[in-house]
Amino acid sequence: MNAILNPTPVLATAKPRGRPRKTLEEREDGNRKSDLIAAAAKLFRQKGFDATSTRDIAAAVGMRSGSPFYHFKSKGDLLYAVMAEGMRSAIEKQQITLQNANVSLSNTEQSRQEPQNLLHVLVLNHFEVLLSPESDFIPVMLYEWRSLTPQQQSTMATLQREYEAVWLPVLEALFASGQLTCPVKLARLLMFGALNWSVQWFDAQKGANLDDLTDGAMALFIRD
Amino acid sequence: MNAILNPTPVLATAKPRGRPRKTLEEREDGNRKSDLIAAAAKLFRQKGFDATSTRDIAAAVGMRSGSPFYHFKSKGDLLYAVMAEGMRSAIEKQQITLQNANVSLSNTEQSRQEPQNLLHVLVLNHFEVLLSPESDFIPVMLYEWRSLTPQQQSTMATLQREYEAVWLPVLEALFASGQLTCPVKLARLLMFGALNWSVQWFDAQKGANLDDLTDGAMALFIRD
DNA sequence: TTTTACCAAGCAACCGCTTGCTAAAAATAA
DNA sequence: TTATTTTTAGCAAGCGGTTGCTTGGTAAAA
Repeated sequence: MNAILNPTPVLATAKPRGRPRKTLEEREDGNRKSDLIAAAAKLFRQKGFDATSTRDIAAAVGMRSGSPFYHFKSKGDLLYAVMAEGMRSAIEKQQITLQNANVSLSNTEQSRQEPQNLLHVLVLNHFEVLLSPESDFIPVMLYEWRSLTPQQQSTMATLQREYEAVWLPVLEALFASGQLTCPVKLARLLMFGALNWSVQWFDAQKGANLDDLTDGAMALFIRD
Repeated sequence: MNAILNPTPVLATAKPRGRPRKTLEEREDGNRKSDLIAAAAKLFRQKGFDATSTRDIAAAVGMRSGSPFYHFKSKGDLLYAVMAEGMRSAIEKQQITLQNANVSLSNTEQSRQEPQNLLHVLVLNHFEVLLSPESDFIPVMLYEWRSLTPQQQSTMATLQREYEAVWLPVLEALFASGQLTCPVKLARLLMFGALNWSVQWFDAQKGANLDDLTDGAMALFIRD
């Protein structure tokens, strides 16, 4: 055995190689996994999934190139985690918003305006989900889902249906009352298009405000 | 000079290496450049810009891996050519459609319905541009423009403004008549979002028809 | 004779991912 | 309490493959 051909490092008493590891305290309680998800989401959104290397992601959280594979078994799984987390939090936020709205609406009169107010709440919430500065999850989901495996795609589709399910009865009520004249299924597709596309042009810096956006969208879609 | 270390191929009287080249006739008049653009557009749309290799593109038109670089100096330039060609043909098609519409509209009464009919024509034409099966150019432009250089981006933005310029006076007329209640600039952003997003869900096979789509969109946006 | 439109070969850089290891923390046994 | 074992969270190195692109050449057409 030649030390040059076989440069296996010395055995039990070897000095620590490389940089010092962080202690658990410094590692802030083991949610390095969500650090990775957040960093990946940011980079995937900035540069796209294919143009982002696992080395980029590792560097963004201060790891070396191979370490992310301890937490996720592949780059694709990390993408899936980004999207699943995005949908999970979006669904959760929508449910909470809807509960609050039901409480405050049941205190007022139960007029035929209720579906309209409900849609207003849903649209505003959707803008918040899409455009709040800290969340890159949803835009990644909207634009990178080509890179998922078919199974992953179908689970994401299920989550998406869950999110959109709440909208359909509201749109049907508005269609029945004549405030919406486009067929409900098509209206849903076109409206989500209008809202989702805002991630392309909305600039959080330039002072645009989500309430005005919501009012504009409601004026475009609904007549009263 | 050793023949193994220096395997320069034989000189003047060498036999033709490799596969036979096509004659000019077979090459159908030298528009191999547009063949490359079309093949690249198709692949960029299917797999995305970063996931498409120049080898894929070469193979799609029956070339070897290095040959596309005779026609385009870089992969990025090929992407730009795809987008520029897409916008060029979209603008041309819109102008022709608009001229025909003006002729047939001037034969009927000049009522306050004219802007509405004009918008209908513009929307239908936009759906044709987006969704006609042979054109992958525009979807590529909508989803891959992150990969352009800043200069290329600003030229494309100019072309896009040219395309959208026609819409603004129409929307202003509809706003003035009360048929559109959303502020014009915001309405344009939301409407283009709704229309452009259709490339995500529209399935040409499944018999959906662009006229019905257009009627639905008009019903959603405009009241009469 | 020059130009056009390729092909064959290959280079340097980068890619996702694996392997072998280790130090610190946590769990368990004495 | 102390000693030992197991688990966790990485690091260092590198492998095989792919990438965009270049170079040197050449047959056919102009």
